[in-house]
Amino acid sequence: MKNAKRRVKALGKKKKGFEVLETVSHGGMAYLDTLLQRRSSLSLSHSHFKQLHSHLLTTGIFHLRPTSATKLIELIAISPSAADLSYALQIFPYIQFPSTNDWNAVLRGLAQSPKPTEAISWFRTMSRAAGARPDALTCSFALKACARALARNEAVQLHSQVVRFGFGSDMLLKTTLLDVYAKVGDIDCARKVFDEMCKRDIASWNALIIGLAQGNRPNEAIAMFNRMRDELGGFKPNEVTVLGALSACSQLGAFREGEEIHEYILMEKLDGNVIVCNAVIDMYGKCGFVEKAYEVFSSMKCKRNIVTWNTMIMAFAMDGNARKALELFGEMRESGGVQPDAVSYLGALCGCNHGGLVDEGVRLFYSMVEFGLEPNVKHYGSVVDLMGRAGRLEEAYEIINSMPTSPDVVLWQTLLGASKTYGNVEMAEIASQKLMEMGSSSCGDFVLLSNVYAAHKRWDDVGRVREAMKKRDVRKIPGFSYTEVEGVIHKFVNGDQSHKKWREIYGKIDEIQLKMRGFGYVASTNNVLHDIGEEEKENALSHHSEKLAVAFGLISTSEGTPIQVIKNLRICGDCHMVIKLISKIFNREIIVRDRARFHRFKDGLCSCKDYW
DNA sequence: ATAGGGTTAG
Repeated sequence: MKNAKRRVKALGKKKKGFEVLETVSHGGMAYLDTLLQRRSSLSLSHSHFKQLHSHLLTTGIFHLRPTSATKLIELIAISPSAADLSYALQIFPYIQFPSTNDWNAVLRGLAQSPKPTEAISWFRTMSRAAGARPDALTCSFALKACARALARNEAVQLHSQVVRFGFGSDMLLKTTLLDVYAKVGDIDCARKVFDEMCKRDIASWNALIIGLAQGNRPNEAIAMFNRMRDELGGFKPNEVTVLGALSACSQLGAFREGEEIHEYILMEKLDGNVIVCNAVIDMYGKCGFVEKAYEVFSSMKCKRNIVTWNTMIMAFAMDGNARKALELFGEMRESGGVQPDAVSYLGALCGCNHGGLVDEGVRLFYSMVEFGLEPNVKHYGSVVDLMGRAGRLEEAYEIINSMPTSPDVVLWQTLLGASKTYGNVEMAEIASQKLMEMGSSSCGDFVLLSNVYAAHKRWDDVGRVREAMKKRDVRKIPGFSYTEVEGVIHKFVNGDQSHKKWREIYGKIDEIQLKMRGFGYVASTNNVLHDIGEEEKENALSHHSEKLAVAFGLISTSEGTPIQVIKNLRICGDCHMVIKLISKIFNREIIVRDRARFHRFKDGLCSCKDYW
């Protein structure tokens, strides 16, 4: 008997589900208990459950011991397979008087499954069922399901139910609620829950900071982090807190804040955690300090993982340093003992893209398949961009057509952009046709096509595009830029007049334009829709958010200080040219991180060599 | 021994 138990344990450890089952079938209840107690370390397949179930039925254990049914359900509920879950739902009716635990076990399983909405329906079924009494755990699981299903309305409903059930003062549930609100994108509600909490713990702080960082409110995330760190008698930020704060810094390009957090990490010895180190590397990379990122990467105390390598590769790629990106890509396997994955390939491809290594990139793309990895839409995006920039439009088009999955909007936009660059009307028409079929309402798509026609003086077609635009509710993604001055992040949107010093900023732009004319500058207005006058076009361009940010940097920092700008979209041709000139005329180093990469402007030149 | 938080991506 003892031996048999030991055997079950040993097999369980080795994850030999089937052998365990055999032993149990020939044993009895004692073995069964051992098995169920060790359930989390087992890996049992769907058929194992079925066998176990029939065993329970034939031996009568199922009816004699209702706990066995419960345990079976629990066992199934923690396993990730959807088939097992549906099986759990099948046997659930056999439980005569399901306890709260039984309901919860299934709810938990569903909440963790790929279909969290089913957990929400399950919760509704439970609420209606006679004799079922939801407890705090029930609510917790259901809330988690809402978070995963991004179901805001359900979360609000659940919130009121939580209060009605009398769990309104449960600390953990409040934190869960906070987290759910943050995850479904309702940061204001999350803050409200946070502010209403009379007692807070480190988690509640973390949930809010992470929620803010991931909810596009990085400024507030950093403010909360500082408040938490400095609050008297407060909680010390831990690994998870610094991750939220670092992610916010990466988004904002807030290197001073980021550096402070790095110092805090070293002081509190949080750098033994790989994930924290990865986030630090990412932060320095995204703030434009690749060397610092590499320094951290090289001197890590803990073991690097695949994400560490990928983050570093991507940091070099973003900086346009294809050589270093590819070098690391090779090194990770040789000396790092880590096999490159799909993200590593993407990083290396991205490096080739920004470094202009067309053939190398294409080769890499095909070698990926040989390596046994399936390219996803982002790899296709990268390689189409790569070919498009090199003018290999037909090839890019063929690649899109060869995709096993259906191409998305971004791919056609990339092809359209390349067609515009090379003035290829045919390809531009194909790409726009696809975009229209997909219901594009992005202003840029129409502008590009219209510009291709305009370049060929096909004015009828230009008019046709404009008509189509009117019919559709065309939206422009608002462009914005950040820049940091004396530790304060300033945000600008296109044509912004909300900044305290906007008059000075606009005055500086006028001055810049005047000076630039002396250098023979003419605004490159061909990125603007051709339905406004030339002067208006120039104005529309001259107040792009990155220009405002640079102008603000010029008036608020001393000569010689580098200006750093983070932009959410790709930099436009005119801004690129203007900033090059500014770097020469005002003798300033200007670093712009756009959606795709870093541009370092110095002495009238850019590190991207005008290839982006 | 069942409840909350985490890193890379066109």
